[in-house]
Amino acid sequence: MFPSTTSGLVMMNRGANLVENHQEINMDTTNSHSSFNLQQPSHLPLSFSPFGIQNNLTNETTTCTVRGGGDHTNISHLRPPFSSSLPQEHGDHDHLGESSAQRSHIDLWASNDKLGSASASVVGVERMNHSKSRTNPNNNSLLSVGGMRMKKVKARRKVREPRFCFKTMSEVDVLDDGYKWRKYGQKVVKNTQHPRSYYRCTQENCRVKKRIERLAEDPRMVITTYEGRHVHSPSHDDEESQPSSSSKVTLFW
DNA sequence: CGCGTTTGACCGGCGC
DNA sequence: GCGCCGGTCAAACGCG
Repeated sequence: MFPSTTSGLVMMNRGANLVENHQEINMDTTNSHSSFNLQQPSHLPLSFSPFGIQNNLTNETTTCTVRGGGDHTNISHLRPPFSSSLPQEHGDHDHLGESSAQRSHIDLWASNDKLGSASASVVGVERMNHSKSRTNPNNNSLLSVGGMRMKKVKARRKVREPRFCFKTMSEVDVLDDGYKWRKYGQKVVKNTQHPRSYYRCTQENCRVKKRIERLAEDPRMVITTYEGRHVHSPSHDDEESQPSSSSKVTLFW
């Protein structure tokens, strides 16, 4: 399902912005030893699971230290390794106008909003109208009657799992985040020319989902939206997913 | 044969 | 109430 991971690289712009629910955090990476802070709002019980930035507490500041130097900066303590699958052939990047192997860009934001709305908005997350998401526990397990097709109507979740979104400049849609995903749907959303793909974690009892779509304004940008939390480790072996000094996410600033 | 993808249909939320 | 739209389902299909 995943395209073969050829590099294990995540590449970011110099000075990439972390965006978390209307909050924009500038990442000053001018020094070889840089750091950025994530001020987590109290209403966001999120965990940056794809990157292993675990902070489910409120009003805490999670500091991620970026160490390394030069153009290749390693974030060695993030796990699991978050690796894109960028083609390594230089020619593949030519049409981008700039080599994505040299420059890429990730924005992060998060939300526990009701519905996903990974719209074309580059910065921030739309606050969905939560007041309308009334939870009705009795409205479950209905069967469609008289339809052309008898299908189980599962209790649709009225309350969404915490969501975690980020934007990546990549030629490949599906980023290798260490988990195994199964595609269960694809939809062309309005005002976009690129379809949105829906993936579910293949692990049993794990209900994590993710959506992948390309930014309308900039098709080079891939918006990945995670929903829910994994109840298991990445499918990779631990020693693979546990970054060591030699296996890690590499960032280009 | 098992697993993953594709794709059209269905369902529910939401705005008007 | 109606229609639009996003999200999900599941049969069909493809591939190893």
